Amino acid sequence: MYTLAEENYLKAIFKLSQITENVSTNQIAAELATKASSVTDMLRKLAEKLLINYTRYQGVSLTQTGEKVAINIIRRHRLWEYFLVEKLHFKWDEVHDMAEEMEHISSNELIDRLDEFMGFPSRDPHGDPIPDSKGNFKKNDLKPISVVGVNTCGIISGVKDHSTAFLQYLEKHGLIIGKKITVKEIITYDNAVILQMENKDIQISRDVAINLLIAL
Amino acid sequence: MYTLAEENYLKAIFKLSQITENVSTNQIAAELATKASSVTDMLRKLAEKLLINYTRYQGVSLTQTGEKVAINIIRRHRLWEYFLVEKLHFKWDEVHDMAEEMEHISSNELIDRLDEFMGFPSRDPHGDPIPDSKGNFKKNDLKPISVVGVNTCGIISGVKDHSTAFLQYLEKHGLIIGKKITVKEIITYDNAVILQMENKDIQISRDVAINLLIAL
DNA sequence: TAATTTTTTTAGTCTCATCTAAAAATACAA
DNA sequence: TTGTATTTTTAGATGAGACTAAAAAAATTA
Ligand SMILES: [Mn+2]
Ligand SMILES: [Mn+2]
Ligand SMILES: [Mn+2]
Ligand SMILES: [Mn+2]
Repeated sequence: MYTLAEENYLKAIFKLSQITENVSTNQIAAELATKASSVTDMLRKLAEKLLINYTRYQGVSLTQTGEKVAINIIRRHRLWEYFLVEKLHFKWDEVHDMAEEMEHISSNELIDRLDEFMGFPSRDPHGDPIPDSKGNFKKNDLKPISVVGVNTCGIISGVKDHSTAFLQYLEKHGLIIGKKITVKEIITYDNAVILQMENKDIQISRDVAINLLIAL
Repeated sequence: MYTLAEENYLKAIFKLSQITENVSTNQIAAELATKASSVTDMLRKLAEKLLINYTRYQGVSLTQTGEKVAINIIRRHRLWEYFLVEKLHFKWDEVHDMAEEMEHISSNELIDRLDEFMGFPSRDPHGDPIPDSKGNFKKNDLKPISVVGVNTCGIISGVKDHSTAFLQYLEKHGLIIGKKITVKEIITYDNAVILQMENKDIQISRDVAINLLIAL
């Protein structure tokens, strides 16, 4: 239906749309590690196909069709990640790149059966919500640890940074999804945060606190 | 590692090599539903990469590397087909096209884990042997019904034609893998074959007899 | 063996997705 | 508001993989 490149652009635009209303050429270029001129080319093609709203120099937004396609790709990505972790026992930091390939397998019947096979999971291994077959999914109501106050109690439920390095860091320190933590202290000097988890204190930097999400 | 097109060419050449020693440009073109001139272009590239032995006008054969790559793609294809049938409950005539896409997912770690997850199956849903992670697999010792004599007894174990139409025909008439059949009579006029299966007589045409394989 | 047919290769185009370099539009600051 | 910096688009090129048409080689037939 859509080419690999088109799907990747739609996914990138969707992701960036969560942060800013109108997405700029340069933002997309950065997200996809490509050049602005290449982006402009593709934007014309996507606009032609009515997948995005685009007037030159004005940035882009997804049309309803474009958004539907993007959400479907995200659904596939997250379901495959869930499969890789839950059924094939990969670690959560190992699955993203494989899912980047698998998300482009085109059959929706396949993805619906996979969903059923796994019991319709609602979140992927990184805590991100999995859209259902109609494209509905709850927006994440999770908060970065960096924005909550001292004595806040919550459950580790997601990450903002999906890099292998960050996921491995969390794993190593036992900061994994499902664990209950309490914010004990915020160091005023460097905004480091001291957490209590299972009666142990763990200090994390501000960078980590920004990227680690909890459910209150 | 290799492009989609390269992988598909290697797979096609491997398949054709089972029948003829040296594979011709036209044979490959027919197999891949493309033009001879396109094949020639690709053959030069594959020879360049030392995946095939090629001198112009002389046809091609796979190098050891080329064969290894081809067998690996076949392994992936058949394991995914097995997964689709055994885990996601697709029918045997529905899985080929999906597997054509899935076989290009590049991770070997993934495919090895999938293999383990399914208990190291030895044959795919169509009775074709699945190469192990080292590329070893038994050659099919199955015989088309068309070549065995009257009173031969055997178990339906594979198909030569993998088309949806043929698989659906077999399904409809209960001629599925694992069933025990006996050749009752071969009609001299048109080489149709009358089989006995579970105390019922079934007549199949010569075309069907050629494409339906049994283990003796 | 010579003529004809078939197969294969070459030459030249096309589309898709990328790039660099240069031009145009927009944003920001003095 | 005018000049500079930044962003975005255009122009032109490239490589992969496909195509058509024509040339060359090989195979077949007379
Ligand atoms: Mn991911
Ligand atoms: Mn994820
Ligand atoms: Mn198949
Ligand atoms: Mn098969």
